[in-house]
Amino acid sequence: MNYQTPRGTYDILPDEVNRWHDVERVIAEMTKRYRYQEIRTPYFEATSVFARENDSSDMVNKEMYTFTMGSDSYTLRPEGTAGVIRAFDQHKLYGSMELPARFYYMGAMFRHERPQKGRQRQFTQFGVENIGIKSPEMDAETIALGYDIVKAMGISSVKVCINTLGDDESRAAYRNALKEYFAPYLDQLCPDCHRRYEQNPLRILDCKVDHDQPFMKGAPKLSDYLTADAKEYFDRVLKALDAIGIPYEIDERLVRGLDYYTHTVFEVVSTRPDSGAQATIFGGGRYDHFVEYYGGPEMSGIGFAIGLERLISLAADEGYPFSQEDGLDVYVIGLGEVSRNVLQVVQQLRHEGFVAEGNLVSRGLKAQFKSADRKKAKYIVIIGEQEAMDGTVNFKVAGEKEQMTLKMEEVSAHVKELEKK
RNA sequence: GCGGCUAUGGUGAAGUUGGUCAACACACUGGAUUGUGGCUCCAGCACUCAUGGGUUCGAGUCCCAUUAGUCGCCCCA
Repeated sequence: MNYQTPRGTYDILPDEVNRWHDVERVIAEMTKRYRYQEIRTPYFEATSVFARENDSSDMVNKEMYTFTMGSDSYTLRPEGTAGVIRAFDQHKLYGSMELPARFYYMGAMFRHERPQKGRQRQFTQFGVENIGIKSPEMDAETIALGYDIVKAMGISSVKVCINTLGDDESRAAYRNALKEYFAPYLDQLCPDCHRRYEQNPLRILDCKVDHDQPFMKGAPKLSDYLTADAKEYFDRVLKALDAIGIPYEIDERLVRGLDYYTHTVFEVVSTRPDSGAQATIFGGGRYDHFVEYYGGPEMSGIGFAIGLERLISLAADEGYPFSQEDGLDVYVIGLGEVSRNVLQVVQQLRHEGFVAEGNLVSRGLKAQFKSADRKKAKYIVIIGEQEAMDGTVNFKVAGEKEQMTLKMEEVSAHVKELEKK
């Protein structure tokens, strides 16, 4: 009674685990088509892997599970990209792999947030990183993979939001323009925005608190500060999306939570009214300097992450036909002191590849038939004390009245015969 | 980190202005059918109402705290 899962964590019980298997199957198929390879990195890393200098995001600053062992500080991973890039650099994969290197990962992430619909403290992400080649078409291709997975899960009420943060030059120019613009209004901004003003003024724009302030409307737009190159890059991304039939909306407010993004950023959100406040299914973007950060060469990459709990929940809302538990081939009923015979018959069947289960305790006949029905057994074997002495069993097809007597050792051969038809 | 709502058996849930039984349904177990099921009928199944305090002659029903769930803010997947 007093033992329970920690806040924001949950158990996946046997009758829901099939949903996870279904999603994992879809992901395995899609990543195969797109030629991504799985990579598995540790669930915790040195804290410095995640706590990057000058990072203003809440995720890094106040939501990490950090602990100390001896003099070392570790952190449960709050996201997947950092670990993958760290591994890419540590093993110098940029030298041994053909580029672009295409990785995918799947597993638990940990963020200390207040739980609510679609948000847990331990949650599962599937994500990809595509490293080493920078091309607008590749940005589109990456979005397409996530989009395909969402569609394959039967989720149709979605919209793709996309924006560009431009290159370094664009960002620097815009950053200065923003600081200049907001300087006179500084005392009217919320406390969070004061921090943002210093660390990452772009984020002031999507602040919900200050969203309605009159001076927000007049703020400079990033699109006005993009260099010609950055603008052209973004145009090509959009044209590529058009070419492969992915609808999108340009959202100039979209800046994303991680500070490492450059150029393209995107988010796919559910448009269902019941999806709650956490409607983002997946999000990601391009990063130009992340590979260098961990000691690798100058190399650009792009990736995204999908929240699988949200994906499954939305798929269920849209009526995705998750697979059901498989039935039994044979259920073996035992009456009296015949458990040993029951076990022998069950093992014989299992070794022939059938799904079999038997009653190994003293129970009433009716209850055992009920079990057989509930487990959706196709065939039923009944062993009473007389049969046990004779080395025989009664065999019947579930739902039919007739039954026949078989020798114990003939059961699996008989089932095999019936299954052929 | 902040705010709203909620907390009764294995499950879904009734519980009036605080005053003798904590309904009902499903599930489960047993029986009618002393060895043949999925229907029906009968019986059993919460010394207790998340936990800990308090108010009262008396609390599942009122108050406080804690814990958890849920929704929203923030943030994000």
